[in-house]
Amino acid sequence: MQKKILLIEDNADIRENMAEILSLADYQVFAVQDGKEGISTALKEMPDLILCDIMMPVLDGYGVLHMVQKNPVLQDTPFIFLTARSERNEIRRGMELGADDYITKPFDGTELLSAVDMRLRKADRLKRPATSILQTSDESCAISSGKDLLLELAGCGNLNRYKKKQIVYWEGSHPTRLFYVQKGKVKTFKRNNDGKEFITGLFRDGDFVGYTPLMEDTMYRETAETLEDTELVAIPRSEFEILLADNPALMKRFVCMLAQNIDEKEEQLLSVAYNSMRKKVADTLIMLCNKYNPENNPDFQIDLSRENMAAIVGVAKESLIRMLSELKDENLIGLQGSKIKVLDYLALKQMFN
Amino acid sequence: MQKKILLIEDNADIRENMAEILSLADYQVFAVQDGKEGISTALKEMPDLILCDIMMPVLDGYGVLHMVQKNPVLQDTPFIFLTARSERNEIRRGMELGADDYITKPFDGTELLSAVDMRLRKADRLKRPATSILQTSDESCAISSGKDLLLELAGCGNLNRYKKKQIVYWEGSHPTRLFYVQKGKVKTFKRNNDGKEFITGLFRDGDFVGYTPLMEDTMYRETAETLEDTELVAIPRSEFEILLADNPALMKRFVCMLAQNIDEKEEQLLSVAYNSMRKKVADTLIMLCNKYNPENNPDFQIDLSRENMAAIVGVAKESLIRMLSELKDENLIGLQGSKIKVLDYLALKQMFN
DNA sequence: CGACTGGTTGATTGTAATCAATCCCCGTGG
DNA sequence: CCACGGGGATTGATTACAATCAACCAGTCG
Repeated sequence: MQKKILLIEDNADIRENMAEILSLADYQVFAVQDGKEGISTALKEMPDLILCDIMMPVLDGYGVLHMVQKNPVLQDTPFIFLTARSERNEIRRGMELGADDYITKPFDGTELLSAVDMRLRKADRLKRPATSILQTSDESCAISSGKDLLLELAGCGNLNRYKKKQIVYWEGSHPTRLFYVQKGKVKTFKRNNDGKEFITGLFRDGDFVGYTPLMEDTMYRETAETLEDTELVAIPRSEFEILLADNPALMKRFVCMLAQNIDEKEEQLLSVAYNSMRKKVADTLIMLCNKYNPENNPDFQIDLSRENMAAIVGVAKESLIRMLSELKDENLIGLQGSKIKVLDYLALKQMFN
Repeated sequence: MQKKILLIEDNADIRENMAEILSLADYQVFAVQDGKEGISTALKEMPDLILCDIMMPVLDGYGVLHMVQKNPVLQDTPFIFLTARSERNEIRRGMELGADDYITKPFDGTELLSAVDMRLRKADRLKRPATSILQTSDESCAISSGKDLLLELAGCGNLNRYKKKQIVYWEGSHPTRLFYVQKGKVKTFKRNNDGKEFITGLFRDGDFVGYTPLMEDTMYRETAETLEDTELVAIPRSEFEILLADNPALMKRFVCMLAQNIDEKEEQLLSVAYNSMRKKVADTLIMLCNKYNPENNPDFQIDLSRENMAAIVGVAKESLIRMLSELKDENLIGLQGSKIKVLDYLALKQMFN
């Protein structure tokens, strides 16, 4: 929605110039030339933000700010004042009266816009809580309604049994089916030049595997292998395509899966690139918990070989092991044989570099 | 009730002096000496206000502010930063990042106390339950048209001009438009815990920016900023959605873009995780050539700051620079000023770890 | 029993991050 | 015109961290 900005400034040149910049940035601007008019316009229009000069005839900026603060319906409106570049004291006085930011004149368009934008964002955030609740409930609705469709889709293929460590498909081959995990675990991975393996995806019962190349109509870009004895439903490509074409809701589901996948990968990129091993390991533990123990069962243990876990984190197996024992010493996790139990979820989650 | 104040300042004298003043004014002060400690104390104590120096080792003030803003439980805590008297730029940068006020050093006790007091009062006021939550979310300006190709889609928004280094959208905000680059360059990036930037996408004329969150109906997961003066076409969300729904071919195009995106990100993950810096830099040079010089013009030069290029590779700026000069010594690339010319494309492409 | 797989620990090494200083180019204002 | 300041780019010195190599241990399967 277009935001309303009230601009109070006595100098006509400056006023028009600013109004123009703000209009170009797609704000709805109400420009007035003195404090009194400012207050009345504010009450009438309920702007989302007020820009106000300090030095003005009739009612100066401090006066305007004071009145705004006193009025319950205006007092949470972000208030930015305008001042001559050098006047440090003016600035301090304004801030101490409760302004949210200031712009110095002669001003720079970018400065103006970023200051305005930031204060609007801050104000928005404070208004938000109710909205976010709506959104989450909304989202979960969409998921549950889509779920039936997915199950239906899963019903129309034939079941295949795979033993532990069996290859489901190879990188470079062309997809002829979509897979649905009925039971078990599957990983997808790529190898780099010198053969080191990096796990790009982990799948459990209820997940679809191998849809990306189907949607984009290319070959597999990674290899898929079972992590334990697994049952997969194989849905013929043709069938999948027919369903997808006839069924916008199903399409929507898969599009969301793709998009979410991108988000996850980006997050992971950031982490792999810059975070300490300690944090990466902690993040991975959290990810594994969320994936395999969403219902938060306190007895849950992560069951994944060190090798595979290292290939998820993107570090050497030995380094991972060392980090795990460090975390054990700090009582953040427990190690039972090769299984891992998360003891302090929060500490892991808030770990930093 | 006594208010809690978190003070983050590396200089011991200043820190103790400020802590004393604040204690005398009956605040409960938690004084720490660096950004990391600051964040952990903040999470533990949930202060009512944060005072934070900008120039600090390890994690600077901007980094702290960034983390605070990202954390939902801390983001509404008033944040005042401390800076040397003269540094106007520092102040502006801090305010634009969302600080609430600043104190200049050497500071004056009254100034400190009134700034603190004002921000606490403002915050208190905002904590009261919001009165009018019911924001009208209807921005449906249904303009249906028979256009069905990407370029025509691009034709139906309005043109905006952006200067170099301007933000197009912020991580965490909600998308209202799809952007199409008419002219110029845009990057999208995320920051990790300690504020290091990682570039997740580079866009040039002819590219669409910001479609992922639109397709999955969620907020932006990264920030977009222009790399040079840029013209963007902004297509209203409603319009995009209508077109997408009516037009399977358009949908298919965007789905392919998503899927390709995943492939690229996976490839990058593998590379960031295991390849030597040498290879990562070579790969990035190749990528930049393919992106900005697809027609293989021999005079082409890569024009990108070292800072940004390092944020693509995912390494420190200095390391990148060293590697570039190594490559120059081997005559694989040429450096003219800050521009880079690829001299031996094949050798770079076939580089090994 | 012996071969094998997966887990663990220690010692060493190489690479890249960090910190600090300097340089260079450019625009600006006296 | 020149001094100045700011933003990049660069170089050097030092440090921290994780990869690697090597050895050893503990099950377990045939």
